[in-house]
Amino acid sequence: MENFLKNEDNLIDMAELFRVFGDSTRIKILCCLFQGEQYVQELADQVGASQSAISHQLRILKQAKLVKSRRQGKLVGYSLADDHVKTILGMAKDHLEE
Amino acid sequence: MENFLKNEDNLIDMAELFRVFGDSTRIKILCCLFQGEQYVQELADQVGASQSAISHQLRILKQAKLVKSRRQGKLVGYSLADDHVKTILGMAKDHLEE
DNA sequence: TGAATATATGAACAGTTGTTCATGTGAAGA
DNA sequence: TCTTCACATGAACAACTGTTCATATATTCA
Repeated sequence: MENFLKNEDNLIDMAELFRVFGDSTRIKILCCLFQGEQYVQELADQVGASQSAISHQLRILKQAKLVKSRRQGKLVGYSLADDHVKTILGMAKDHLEE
Repeated sequence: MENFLKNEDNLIDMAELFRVFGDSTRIKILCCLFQGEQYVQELADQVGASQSAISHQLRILKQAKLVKSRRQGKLVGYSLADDHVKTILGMAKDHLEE
């Protein structure tokens, strides 16, 4: 780990990853996806943001490889890319609760 | 956990916490502190930023309860507030390495 | 093909963030 | 007390971010 962090590029990637988590709309989206795959409009309804806003944010989450998408006819379903997301949020929760 | 995230305030606090991690200067500072307590000027030298910049960032890290400080005469030593920091960075590393 | 629906995307704008520069504060020594 | 050193802080500014609005793309169905 100490070694990993000696590389400047790794530090920048890491900061970039955290920046993705650093927005409550995106956190809400991720939380919704804990339930499993969801369509864009479902996410918009649950999160309480416009379709456009959600779509923009999903793009960012996807670029960060935190979610993946799958077209289903007219709809596009999004789901968590792996289970690191849950672990990372869990750690943050622990910190906040102390 | 799902319950924790149903509270809007918790989501916002969480996003705020991640935003603190979302800057490479601050990540560098945290990494330096893995070695143990460091003075401000030491951090500035290692990170390669001005004393003022470091001082501003330390304030943000302190507000987020990620670091604590201790005056030692003219100097002020900073150290990690707890070991969640290491765990959180570790999770991020795992995600990036996949 | 044409209309309707679901999602994506670009431009623009307000709000936020990180740095620098100048200056303030607090402690140690002459 | 006066100076010096270490650090903190406020103002200002450029760069970045998230939303909205308008519009484009893609798919289905008549």
